[in-house]
Amino acid sequence: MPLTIKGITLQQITECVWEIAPEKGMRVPGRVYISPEMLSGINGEELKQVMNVACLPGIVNYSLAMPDIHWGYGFPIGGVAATRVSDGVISPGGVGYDINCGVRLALTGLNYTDIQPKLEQLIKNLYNAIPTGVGARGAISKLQLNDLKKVSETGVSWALEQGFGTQNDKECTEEFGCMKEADFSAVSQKAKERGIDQLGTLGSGNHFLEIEVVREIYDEEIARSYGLFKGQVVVQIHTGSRGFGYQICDDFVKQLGEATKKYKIDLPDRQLACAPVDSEEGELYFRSMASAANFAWTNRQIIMELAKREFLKTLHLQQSDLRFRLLYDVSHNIAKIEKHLVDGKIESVCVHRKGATRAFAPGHPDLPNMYQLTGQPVLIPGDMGRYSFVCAGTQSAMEATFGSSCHGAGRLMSRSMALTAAKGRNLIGELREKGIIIQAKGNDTIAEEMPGVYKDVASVVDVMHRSGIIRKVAKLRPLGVIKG
DNA sequence: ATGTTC
Repeated sequence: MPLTIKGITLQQITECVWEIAPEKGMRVPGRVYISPEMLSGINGEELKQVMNVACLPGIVNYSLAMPDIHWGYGFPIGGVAATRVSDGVISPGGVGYDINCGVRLALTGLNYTDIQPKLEQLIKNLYNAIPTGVGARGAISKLQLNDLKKVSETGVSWALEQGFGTQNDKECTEEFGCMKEADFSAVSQKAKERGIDQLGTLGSGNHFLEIEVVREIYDEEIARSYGLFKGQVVVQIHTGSRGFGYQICDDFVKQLGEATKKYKIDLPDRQLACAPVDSEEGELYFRSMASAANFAWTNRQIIMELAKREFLKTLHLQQSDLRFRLLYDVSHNIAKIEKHLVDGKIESVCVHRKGATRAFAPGHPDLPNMYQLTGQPVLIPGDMGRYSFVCAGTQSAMEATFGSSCHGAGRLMSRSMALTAAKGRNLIGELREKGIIIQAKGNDTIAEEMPGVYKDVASVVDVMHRSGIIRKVAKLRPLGVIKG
């Protein structure tokens, strides 16, 4: 039975896949991955954005949305769109303001009972070691402009040269921690000024560092291969490219607005500002975006290394006892040139993932050897009071979603609604009763990010799992949180 | 998300 939301008709394809037929300028159908129950939370604005994206020149297969879809700048968050490199466009709105906002998960050899007595001290020390909040700066000694250039052009390799991490960290980072297309000379002076003292800082909003425990294993075989076991202490880091990436997005939203006119691209929404992938403007954006992506991977790398050092110091452990190791680092906001099947042919496309995670299948040539048999680890954070998930990419994802999955819970309540709902409540105390210790710069941030403002990430992940896009591997429960 | 409206 078709369903209509605000005049938009959705045809049910399978249990959790809904299609919007092409109309008024749409070049491809829209496809939304969502359960019938979750459709009640959809208001139509985000579906309109799925339809708008379907109008972009060169878009192939479908304009896709994951179950954590919600309204965003131009493109919906939770959106995936691929455009042909030969005659398609690239759009900053398809990546978002926090370029390469993403997540990494580091494993330890510890059981949660090993750290329980020192958890509070550990959180305190992590909070002191890692600058948090809007405008946070100065995690490491001041960078010279030439260092920032190396960060943005070589990514994680720069951090390794500085003694921040191991070769395994690079192996276990999407794109091996560096998009080679990055070009520092394409980045504005203003972005460079904002970025130069922000490396190794967490930022604000939904960004966090959490100490977590592996609570449940769903797939024993993949979990074993990933090195996950029940009761294990792990560290999850969620942050992005800070003011550096924000400024680059801001610069190019304006510049590509001009390019849209120059190339006479007809768009249903100005926020979809774009340029042909192979134009000078499109290429400048891509090279700048790649610079911000490399900054973000390096940022997470440095924060992880700072965290590792605090673990060693606070717990008085040797590296051989801590056995700290990066499982994987994924991007949630990025555009990549990849090869995918389009109309029965392998084609080079620009995959925009905005609030979506790459989820490559076993055997994909871009994965490191250690994940060739299992598929890529897909990291999906939930909220600070409940849980997060580790999943694995599948062949179905390659065929249906350009190798992509959901990226998180998705908001239920706006920031202002959250502040009202939190009035008079002792959120720190409520979390403590659940055994979760939080240290944050501002109480407002805790309120804006409290568990109830997010959907249950388990229901989001289940849609992807039931659709065969990813396989659930493990559930993680927070023990301690640091935030901006 | 963001020197949270150059």
